[in-house]
Amino acid sequence: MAEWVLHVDMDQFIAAVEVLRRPELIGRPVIVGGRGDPTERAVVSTASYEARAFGIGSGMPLKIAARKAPEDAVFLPVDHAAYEQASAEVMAALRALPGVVLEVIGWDECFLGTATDDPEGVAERARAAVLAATGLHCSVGIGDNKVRAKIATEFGKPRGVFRLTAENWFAVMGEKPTRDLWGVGPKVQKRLATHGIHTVRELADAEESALVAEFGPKMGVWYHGLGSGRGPAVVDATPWVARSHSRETTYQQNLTTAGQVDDALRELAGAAFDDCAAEGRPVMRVHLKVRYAPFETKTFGRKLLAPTAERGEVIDAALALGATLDRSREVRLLGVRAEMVPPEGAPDPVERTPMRGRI
DNA sequence: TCTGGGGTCCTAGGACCC
DNA sequence: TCTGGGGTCCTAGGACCC
Repeated sequence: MAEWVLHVDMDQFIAAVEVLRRPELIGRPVIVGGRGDPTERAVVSTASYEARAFGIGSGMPLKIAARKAPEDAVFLPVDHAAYEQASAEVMAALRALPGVVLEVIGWDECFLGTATDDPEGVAERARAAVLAATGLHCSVGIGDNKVRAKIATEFGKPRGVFRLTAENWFAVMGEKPTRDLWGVGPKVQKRLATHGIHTVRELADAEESALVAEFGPKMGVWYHGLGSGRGPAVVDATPWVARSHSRETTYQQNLTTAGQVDDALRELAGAAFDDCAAEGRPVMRVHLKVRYAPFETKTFGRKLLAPTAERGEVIDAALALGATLDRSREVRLLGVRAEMVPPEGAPDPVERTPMRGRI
């Protein structure tokens, strides 16, 4: 029997959870984001397929979405607890399938590793199990590694299954833009284009040395392999361990005084520390993120702490970093990230694959 | 026209040490 | 006037994903 990687991805997950508990919304454009108030500074988390038909999509400012939305559209606030609950039910249903190893990679997606001669059969059983347990629909990508399985899912959506392997990789993906590859964003797409690389096949055919010169020893090799659909194939059920926690807030009114900024930093740093403490993990570093008005984001700095900093020390470190902010500018967003001491037995960083966390 | 909040990992370059 | 090479630690910033 052959080893397969299946990628399970929920269809319009957040919107589907909301519609499931409000059957009267079936068939209506549903937009979930922020506090559900389209006049506020916030973005769309998920839009239902009905809303997508009007050009509304994830990441779009709610104000823009409101302009595009028809009269009967519904704006709803984000309800993390509800999605976490639904996510846990989905994962439990999949974990109960016979002969599968499950690796969670997000709220609404996971990899399944399985040995079978009928991967489509496993995929359909996975879809049926999720639907029966939760009433939610999903799509499944089948691959001979994680990269191909993940990309395959897009061709299966919605409510479908698609297989992508070394055999059909170039037939399916060869002429697609590099941006369609998982891990290639707009910046990398542009840098590739300066080397005359526009399509997946051109990436596969490129000189690896040229990519290493452009992107460095790890990412250069990684991108080159991505062109051929190469990637890791091991599905790892080890529970994910967070390396850091952060709290950030976009303020409806920009912060203008040092006092406002300090109050915000105390609150955010305290909350970030508490998230780490809830796991019993000591905090090691503090990072600051600031977005000045109108829209310039900076990762501001970081400060090394003793590896067992107290709550007050973490807050003081954040305040010290905050003191170096440009006081002449208004602040739209502040974020404090608390980096934790790695747990015993954590994998050595150099042994991790470059895209771990994304894969 | 207005752009969230939560994460991970990589690279470049300076400081410092031997 | 010409100023090594390698390693580690740290900061700063960039890119991407859900």
